Amino acid sequence: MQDVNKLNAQHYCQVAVNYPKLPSILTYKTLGEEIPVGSLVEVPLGRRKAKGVVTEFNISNEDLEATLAKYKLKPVNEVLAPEFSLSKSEMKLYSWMSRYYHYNLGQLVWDCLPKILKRPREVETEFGLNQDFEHELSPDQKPIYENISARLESGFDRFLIHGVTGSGKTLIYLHLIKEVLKKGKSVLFLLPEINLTPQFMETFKKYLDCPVLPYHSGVTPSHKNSIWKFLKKSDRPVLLMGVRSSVFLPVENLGLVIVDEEHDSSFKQTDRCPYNGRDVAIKKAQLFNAPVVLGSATPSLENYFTFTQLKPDNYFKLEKRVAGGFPEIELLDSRSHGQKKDMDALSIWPFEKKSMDMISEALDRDEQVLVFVNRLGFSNYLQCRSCGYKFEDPNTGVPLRYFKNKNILSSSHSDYQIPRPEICPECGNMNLLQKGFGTERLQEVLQDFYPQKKIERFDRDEITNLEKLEDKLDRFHKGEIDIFVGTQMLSKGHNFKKVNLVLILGTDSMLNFPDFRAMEKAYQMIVQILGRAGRYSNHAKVAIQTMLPDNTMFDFIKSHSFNGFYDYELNTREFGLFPPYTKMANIHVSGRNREKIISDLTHEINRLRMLIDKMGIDAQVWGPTPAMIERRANLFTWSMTLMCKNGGELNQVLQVFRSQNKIDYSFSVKIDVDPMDT
DNA sequence: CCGTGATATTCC
DNA sequence: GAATATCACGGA
Repeated sequence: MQDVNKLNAQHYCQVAVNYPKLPSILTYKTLGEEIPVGSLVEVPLGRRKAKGVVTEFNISNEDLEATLAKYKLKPVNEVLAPEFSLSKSEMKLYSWMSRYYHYNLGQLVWDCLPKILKRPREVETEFGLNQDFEHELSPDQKPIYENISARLESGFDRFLIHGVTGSGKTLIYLHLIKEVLKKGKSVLFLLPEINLTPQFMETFKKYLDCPVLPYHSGVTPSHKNSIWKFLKKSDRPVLLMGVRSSVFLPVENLGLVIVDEEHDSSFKQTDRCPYNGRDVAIKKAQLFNAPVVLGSATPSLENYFTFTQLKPDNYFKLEKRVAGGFPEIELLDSRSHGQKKDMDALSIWPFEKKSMDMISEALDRDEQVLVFVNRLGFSNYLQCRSCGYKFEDPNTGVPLRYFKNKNILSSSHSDYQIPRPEICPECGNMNLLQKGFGTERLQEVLQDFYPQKKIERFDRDEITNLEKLEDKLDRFHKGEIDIFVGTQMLSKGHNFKKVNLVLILGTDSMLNFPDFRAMEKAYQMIVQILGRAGRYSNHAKVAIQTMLPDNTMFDFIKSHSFNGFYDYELNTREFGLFPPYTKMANIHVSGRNREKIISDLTHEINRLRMLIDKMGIDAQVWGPTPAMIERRANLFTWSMTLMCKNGGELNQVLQVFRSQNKIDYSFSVKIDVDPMDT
C-alpha cells in the first residue's frame, strides 16, 4: 500500500485549491517528479488558472481509480516560490484551522501568506541592546515568574496572568522571553493592535539581544516578505511581536507564545476566515509543544472559566498596582428626572455640570484629563426638526454620522458619504437637528468652555498611522495638551503620568446592545479605561456619565471587585446556556433574494434540528434572524446560531451541515465558529 | 426550431 | 467566482 502511494506520488498529487466552493481538494498530475507536500502551485481549473497548495496524498487506490475514470487529470502548471513552501508544522496549523473553522484550506493558505513579490527588498533586522533590567520583579510578580519559568521546558501548557492594569505583566513577560531566548528558542508575542507595538518595541529592544521583528499592517509588503524569508532560512532565536496575522509567521524553533490582552476582540478576524488569533496561537504552541502565557486585566469569560475551574494551578492573580492606587469611581446620573435644562446646562451638553466642575478642578491642579466616548465624529445622525426625516446610507439603511471638520455625512458600514446638506430633502426645512455626540462634539464643547486650554482628539480620524500616534502621545507626555478626547483607542495600554481624572461617556449603548457578550465587553472596556487613571498617584478619580446607574455591572466596577463581575456573569451564562458553558457557531447566508434566503435557512434549521435529535446530540439551533445590518447594497444577510455542549459535537453538526445543506448555490455561506458577536 | 434569459452545476 | 450546461418559454 505504501509503495503504491509512493509510486502514485510520483505521478499524482492532491492540491487544495484557492477557490470558494466545495470540494476544494482536487487531484492533478505531477510532471513526473514528486511535488513535496506544502508546495505552492498554480494549477489549471476549467479554462482558468488557480493557486493552490499540495496536500498529503491520502486517497485510496479505489478513489484514485474512480477519479481517473471520471476526469481527464490535468498536470500542475508550475511550482511557485519554492522559498515559501509550507513546512510540516505550517501545514498542520492550516489543516487544523481549516477543520476547526470549517473553512476551505486552499483559500485559507493563500489568505494568510504574505504577497509573493517580484522584487522584494532586503530587510535590515533590528537587534535589541541587551541592557540589564532596571527593575526587579516585585514580590507579587516574582512567584508567578518562577512558577512559569520552572515549567517552561515541560512542553505544551497554558497559563493565564489575570493582573489589574498597572500590575506589571510586561515585566514578567520580559523575564520569560529572555529566558527562552537564552535557550536558543524563539518567542511569539501577540498583541491586539498595531498601536501597542511602539511601546513594547521600546521595552523589548532595550533589554533583549536578539532580532526583534514587529509584524502588523504598518509593515510594508516588501518587509513582510523578507521577514518571512528570514525565518524560513534562519534558525537563530528571535522575538516576533505582532498582531493576529503574526501567528502564521514560519518560525520553526518556537519556545514560547505570549498573548497579551487575551480578551481583546481585535484578535478575531471578521472577514474571510473568521479565526481568533489567540486560539490559533494556542494551537500553534501545542503543535510545537511549547507553553503559552495569556495575559489580561479583564480576561475573556471563556479563559476565566477554563483557568479558575479547570486549571487553577496555571491561573495567576496580580491584584495590586506597582505604583499608585485604584481610582475612585463616581457615577453621574445623566437622566433628566423630568427637569428642563437651563441655558448653562444646554451649553455644556452632553456633559453634566458635575463633570465640568471635576475637569476644572483637575486643570487647576495642573493635571491632564482624559475624556472617553466610543463614537467618532460630531453627531450620530442628522434629523429634520420639522418632518423627522433622517439621513441614511442608501446601501444599508444605517443613519449617517455627521463629521463637522470634513463637513460630510458618512456611513460607518460602507464608503458612502455626502456633503452636509443644508435643507431637508423631504420638506425643505432648514432646521436639521444634530442628534447624539462623538469625539468632535465633545472637543468643541470643551474648547468653548476652556478657550485657553489645548484640547485634542485621539481617535481613528486623527491617528492614521504610527508616526501620528507617537507624535500625539509625545506631545501629551510633554504637557502640550491639556485634555485628550478619545475613543477606545486611548483605553489600551498607555501610561499617563499626569492623569488623575478620566471621564467616560456613552457606554450605555454598549449595555443596551442585544448580545450575550454585551456586558462582558462593556465591563472590559470600562476597566481598561480605569487603568489610564492614577497610574502614579493615590487620589485619582473616574466619572462615568450614565442613565443606567443601577446596572449591576457598575457595582463591581465601583468596588474594584476582582472576581465579582466574573462570577456574576458566569452565572448568567450558565443559566442561559451560553459560552463558556456551550460551544457556539453562527452560520450567515447572504444573497440577492431575501425571501429565498429566509426560506432556505428555515428549511436548514428544521433539518438540523431533526438531525441533531437523531444523532442524539444535545444542541440548540436558533433562527433565522436578520444580520445586524440586514442589507448591504442589494445583498441580504440572515443567520442561524448553533449551540452545542462541546466542541466535538459542534464540529460534527457543522460537518453534516457543510456536506448536506441545500442552500441555493448562488448564496454565500459563512460559518463563524466561536463568534464574538451574535 | 431558434434565441433569449434565468437557473443549476461544474471546476481535478 | 465564473464559465458552461440545462431549462422554460415566446416568437415565427
